Amino acid sequence: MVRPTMEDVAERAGVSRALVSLVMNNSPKVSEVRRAAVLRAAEELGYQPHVMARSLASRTSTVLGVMVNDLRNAFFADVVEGLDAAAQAAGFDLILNTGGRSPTREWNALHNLLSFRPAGIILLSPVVPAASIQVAAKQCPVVLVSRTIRSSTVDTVNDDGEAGSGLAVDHLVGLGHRRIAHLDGGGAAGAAQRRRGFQAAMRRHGLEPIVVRSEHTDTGGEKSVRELLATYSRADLPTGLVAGNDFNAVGAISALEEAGLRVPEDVSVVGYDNTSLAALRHLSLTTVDQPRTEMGRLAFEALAERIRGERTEPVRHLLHPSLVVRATTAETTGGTPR
Amino acid sequence: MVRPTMEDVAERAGVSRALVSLVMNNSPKVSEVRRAAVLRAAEELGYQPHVMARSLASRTSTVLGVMVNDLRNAFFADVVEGLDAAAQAAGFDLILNTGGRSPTREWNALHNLLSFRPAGIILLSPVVPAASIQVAAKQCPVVLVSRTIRSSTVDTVNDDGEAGSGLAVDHLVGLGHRRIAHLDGGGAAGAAQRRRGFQAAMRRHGLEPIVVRSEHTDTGGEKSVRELLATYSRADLPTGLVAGNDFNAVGAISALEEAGLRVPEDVSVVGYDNTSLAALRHLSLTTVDQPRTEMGRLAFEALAERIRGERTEPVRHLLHPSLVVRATTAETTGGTPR
DNA sequence: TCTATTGATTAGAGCGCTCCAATCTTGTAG
DNA sequence: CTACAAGATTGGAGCGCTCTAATCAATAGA
Repeated sequence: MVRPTMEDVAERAGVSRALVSLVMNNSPKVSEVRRAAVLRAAEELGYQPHVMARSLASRTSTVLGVMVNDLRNAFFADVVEGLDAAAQAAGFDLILNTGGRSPTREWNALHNLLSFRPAGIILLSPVVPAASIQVAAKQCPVVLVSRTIRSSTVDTVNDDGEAGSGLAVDHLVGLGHRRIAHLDGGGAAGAAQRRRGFQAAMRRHGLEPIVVRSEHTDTGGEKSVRELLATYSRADLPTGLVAGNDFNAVGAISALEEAGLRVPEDVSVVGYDNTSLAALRHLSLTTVDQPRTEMGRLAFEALAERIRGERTEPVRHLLHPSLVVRATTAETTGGTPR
Repeated sequence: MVRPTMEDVAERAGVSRALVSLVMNNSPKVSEVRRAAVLRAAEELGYQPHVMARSLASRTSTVLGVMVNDLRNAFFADVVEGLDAAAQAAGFDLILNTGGRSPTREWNALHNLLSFRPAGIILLSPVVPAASIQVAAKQCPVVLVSRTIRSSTVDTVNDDGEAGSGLAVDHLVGLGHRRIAHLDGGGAAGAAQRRRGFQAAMRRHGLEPIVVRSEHTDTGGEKSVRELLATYSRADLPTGLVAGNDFNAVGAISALEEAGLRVPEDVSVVGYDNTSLAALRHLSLTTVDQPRTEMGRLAFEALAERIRGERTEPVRHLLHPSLVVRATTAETTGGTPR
C-alpha cells in the first residue's frame, strides 16, 4: 500500500524532483526528451501525484466543500449531480457531507468542510443562522442554494418560486378557471414564495386567491382537499388546484378521485418540482419544473468566478422555472363540476 | 482569507508548536494549565487544524472516497446518507464523485479519488471492469455496493435480490395465486438475481415461472403488460405480477387499468425497491424493501475494519430484504379474472 | 575568442503538521 | 542532599509536493 513518490520517479528517470514536478504540471519549459523519460518512469512505477501534498505546497486547493441537508430529497441530489459535473470538468473535487436539517449538526459539518481549506463552499438549503455562514464566508467563497442571505460576500442561487406558481395560475386561468386554490406548504423550504406568487398572480387576473394550509406531503394534500370538500358546495368548489409540490398534488388527486371527482375533467391540478413521480404516465402530472442540474452548474460557476478572483460583488441567481403541461389540467367545464 | 497556523497559536500561548499539536490531538500528557492556555489561544485566533497538512504529516487519512454512479437514483442517495452518517460519527470525511455509468468516466473518477490517498474507497454499483477495481484495491481497502467480484481483497455489500423476489412469490402464492409472471429488468443492476430468485421460488412451489422481458421503467412495465394481454386469454392471464422494480410496477398497473382490469381485485402487483413512490397512498404499492441506509452503514463498517487492520479476509454482506404489504396485492378470485 | 542571451535543469526552502528523541521539571526515595 | 524516575515540554527532521532563484548548457552576436 506504499505508493511511489515524486522522488522515486525522479530517480528512475534520472532527473531532479523539480523537473518531475514541472512535467506533472505540464509546464512548457521542459525538453521533449526529458518529458518523455519522466512520463515513462511515472507510468512504470504507477506514480500519481498526491493531491493533498500538492495542495499544501502550492497553497491552493482543488477541493470544494458541499453541505447537503438531505440527499434523499431528489431536488438536492439533482443539484449535486449538476455541481459534480461542472466541478469535475474544471478539475475540482467535491467533499460532501450532510447536515440533517439540524443547525448543530450542520455547523459541525460546515466546520469539517472548512478544515480542508477548500477553494470554496456550497451550502444546499442550510438551516444554520446567517452569522455562521458569514464566518465561513470569511475563510473562502461561499455559495448558497435555495436560501437567501443579506451579505455582500455570499452568492446565492435560487429558483423563482413566485414566478413558478405564477406560471401555474396563468395556465389555469388560460384554461378558463376562475376559482383556484393553493395548497400551501406551510414552513417548508420555498413554500412562502410559492404562496406569494400564487396570490400575486391571482390578483393580477382580478381573481380572489384561496389559500388552504397544507404540507409538502401526499397525506397533507389529501387532508387539504377533504377540507375544501367540506367547506365548499360542489358548485362552488375550486376548479383548479395549485399544489405546494408534486407529492402534495398526488395526495390531492387521490382525495378528489375518492370523492368521485375526476381529474382533470372536474378539477385541474398542478404540481411543483417535476419530480420523477410527475413524469410517470400513470400520473402524468402537470407541474412546475425548476432547472435543478442547471442550478448546480450555476452554483459552481459563481464559486469559480470568486476563486479566480474575477468578481467581488455578490451575484443573486434567480432561475426561471417552466411549466410542464401533462394530463392533470384541462379546460374547465364552466365552473360547475359534475 | 489567510488562516492562523499552529505556529501562531504556539506563539500566542507561549508554548512550542509540538505542545499545540499534542493539545489538538488531546494527548493525556499535557498539563491542565498548558492545555487551557493553548485552547484559549486557539479560540481567540479562530484556529482550526489543517486536515490536509495533518494527513500528510501523520501518513494517515481521514478521507473516504465514494464513487456513485447516479445520485439521482434514490437507492444510491439513501446508501450515501447511511454512509455519511456512519463516517461522520467515526471522524471520516467523504469525498464524492459520480461516474455517470460510463466505464471511462468512472475510471477517471476512481483515479481522482485515489489521488487523495484515501483511507478507503466505496464504489456504488460500479461498471468498470474487475481489473480496475483490483488496481484500486492495491492502494487502499475497497468496498463494493451492489456489485459482486471475485477478489480476496475487496469486500461487498449487496441486497439479496434472489430472496427478495422469493418473498414476493411466497406472498402471492400465499394469497392463492398460481399463475404468476415476472417482468424482468433485462440488463439493469440486480435484475438477473431478481429473475433467478423468481424462478427458483416458483419451482419451489411447483409452479411454472413465466418471465416477460421488460425494463426498469414505467413505460417498460406498460409495454410488457400489453404483451401479456396480447398473449394470454383473459382466463389464462397471470393473476400475479412480480415487477422488476417500482417504476416498472406502476407502468404495469397503468396498462392493466387501461385494459379494464382492476388492481388488486383482478391482478395483484408487487414492486421492488420500496421507493417513495410506493409509499404514496395514491398507489400504495406492495413492494420489496432493501435496507438501504443499513447498506451504507455496513459498507463503512467493512471499510473501517480493514482500515483498523482488524480483518484481512474478505466479507460478503448479503442483506435480507423484507416485504412491505400495501394495497396492490390481494387474494385471487380463483384464477379467472372478470 | 569572449560575453550575452535564452532555454533547460536543479538546489533548497517551505507549506502546516506529526512524532521521535532529547531535554527540562518536579517529586521522591535513599 | 543527591540520584533518579516519571511527567511535561521542546527541537528538529520529515511527510510529498511547489516555487523561486541559482546554475548550467548551448547558441548567437561582437
